[in-house]
Amino acid sequence: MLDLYHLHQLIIIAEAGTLSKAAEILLISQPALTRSMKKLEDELHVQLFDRKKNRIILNDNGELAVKYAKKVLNEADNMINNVQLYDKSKKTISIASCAPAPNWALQYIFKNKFPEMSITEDIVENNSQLITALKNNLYTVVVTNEPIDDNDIISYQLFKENLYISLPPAHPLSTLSEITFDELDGESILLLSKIGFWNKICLQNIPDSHLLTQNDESVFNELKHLSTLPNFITNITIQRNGENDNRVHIPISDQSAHVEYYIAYHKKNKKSFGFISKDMKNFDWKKTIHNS
Amino acid sequence: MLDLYHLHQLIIIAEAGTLSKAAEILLISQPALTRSMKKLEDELHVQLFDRKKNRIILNDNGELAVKYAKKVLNEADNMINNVQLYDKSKKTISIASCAPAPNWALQYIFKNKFPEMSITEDIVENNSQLITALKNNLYTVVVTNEPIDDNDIISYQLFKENLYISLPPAHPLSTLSEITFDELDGESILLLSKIGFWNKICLQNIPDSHLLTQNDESVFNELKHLSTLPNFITNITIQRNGENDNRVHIPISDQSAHVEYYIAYHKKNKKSFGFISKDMKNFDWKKTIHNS
DNA sequence: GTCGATTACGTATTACGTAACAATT
DNA sequence: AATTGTTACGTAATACGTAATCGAC
Repeated sequence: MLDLYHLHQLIIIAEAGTLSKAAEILLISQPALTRSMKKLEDELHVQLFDRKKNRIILNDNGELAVKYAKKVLNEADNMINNVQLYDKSKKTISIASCAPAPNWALQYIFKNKFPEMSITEDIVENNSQLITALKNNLYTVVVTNEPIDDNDIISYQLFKENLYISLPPAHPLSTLSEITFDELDGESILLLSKIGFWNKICLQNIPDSHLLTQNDESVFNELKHLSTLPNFITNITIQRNGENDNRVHIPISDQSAHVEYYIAYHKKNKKSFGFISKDMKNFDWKKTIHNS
Repeated sequence: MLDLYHLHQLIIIAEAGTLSKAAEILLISQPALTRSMKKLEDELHVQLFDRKKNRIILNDNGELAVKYAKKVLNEADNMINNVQLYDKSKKTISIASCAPAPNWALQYIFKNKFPEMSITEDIVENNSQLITALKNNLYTVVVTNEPIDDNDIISYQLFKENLYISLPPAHPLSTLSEITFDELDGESILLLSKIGFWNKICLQNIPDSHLLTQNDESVFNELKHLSTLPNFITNITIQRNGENDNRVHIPISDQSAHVEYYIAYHKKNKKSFGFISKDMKNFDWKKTIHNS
């Protein structure tokens, strides 16, 4: 039976040109390589090299064998990767959501319910991308901002999120009881990155605003306190991070500032994940803050 | 690095159901199998079995691994076969012809010109099959009964073959100086099998004849002498086997009883095979009889 | 003289089978 | 009691590196 290591050695020899160089690369001695290739030729019953006194050159058979060897090793790699991936997928809950808030909740909920599982989270803006990824088992659970109608998938509402603008009391707009995107457009606004579909909402509704995007959440929170720049908050982030006495929160009245999140997962997971809707009732968002 | 033998063992275990049965099939001890599978799991960093005290069962990972193992072993088999095939093809001249006579000649000619090569011969009735097979390098040289017009292929006439009927002098038709298929139709005729396109000629032109087909050429030749049955011969077989004093040879006058053979091979072989046309001139067919 | 490949040889690793054991049916 | 899988252990196969050899540049 072929030895995959011999095939690997063959490929390295083809690349290196000589046995000695290949042996250096492979961290073995030249004699060992000589013997390996003899063995391989024995196994195949085919001469792979033209041997001169102190030179060994791949012949036509050898060139062909190299091509096939790569295919075989590829297939073997493939096996390892896919089996490992499959194994890992069974030990991992992978979440993806169109916005960060659902991830905060689900991360916390799953971590407590399935402490032995590892949990990954992604943000994917597009709802249909989320669904196809769910169907392809790239994610265990996804969260969209519209209900999903699909025979294989369970989808129900998790919670609502409403957008506010947070302003310093001295800001000219701070006296309003509610506000529209149109009224905000043009303001410089502090923004957190990786906010999923909210990003598109901003670009569409306040195209003339200068958006100061910040990657790091803790830096973002510091800037919020230290600067007088307006920034977006929601009913969720207020519960999560608490109120800020130096700020005024003004609800945004546009339709697109009000979102409903829908969780979606395969029906086969109904029993395992059915508890989520109950856990989301009166959910304590403060728990979702990571203390680092 | 994976061990292909371990993959093979895994597959056998999946088929056999238990380690002990698999060990019997593989002609090794159970402990050896236990260790092999432990190694394989180590290599993959993945559990492949659910282990109970005296029972070992493939888990989901294992089932998946079996599928991939089959793919890997297939690829390895593929490598062996194709490399061996390629090697052999370089040491073999494979001939195919629409009738046996050209094979007799080419077999002899190649054997003398390239004594180190091994030579195979086939009979393929259909001309276009012959050409596609030649183009796919399944054959080195083919012989058709019509000239081939193709840019990559050299094709020229080798020789002609004319059909005769061989009759005992007492036969009612034996006085004719020439004869047609129509006149022959209905006669019982002794026939050699594996005669290529001649077979179709017979079926089309003497559909009412009873054809007594004989596989073995030497048996056929004996029957020819011992029986009084008519049998077909040609200008070639007469030269090859000599005349038979007890028989009358009457040429068949139909157009389809006269054939011209055309050899065809790749242009890249022009230099190696150019000599053939010369060798075929005044070819001594007696040489082509195999003395067994 | 240096470099590259092979051969010879002693050693270290590895892989195997037997035997003993544990647990299930 | 018979079957199945694992562990322990001594042995046999093997694969390796070092050293020596032979040619080529």
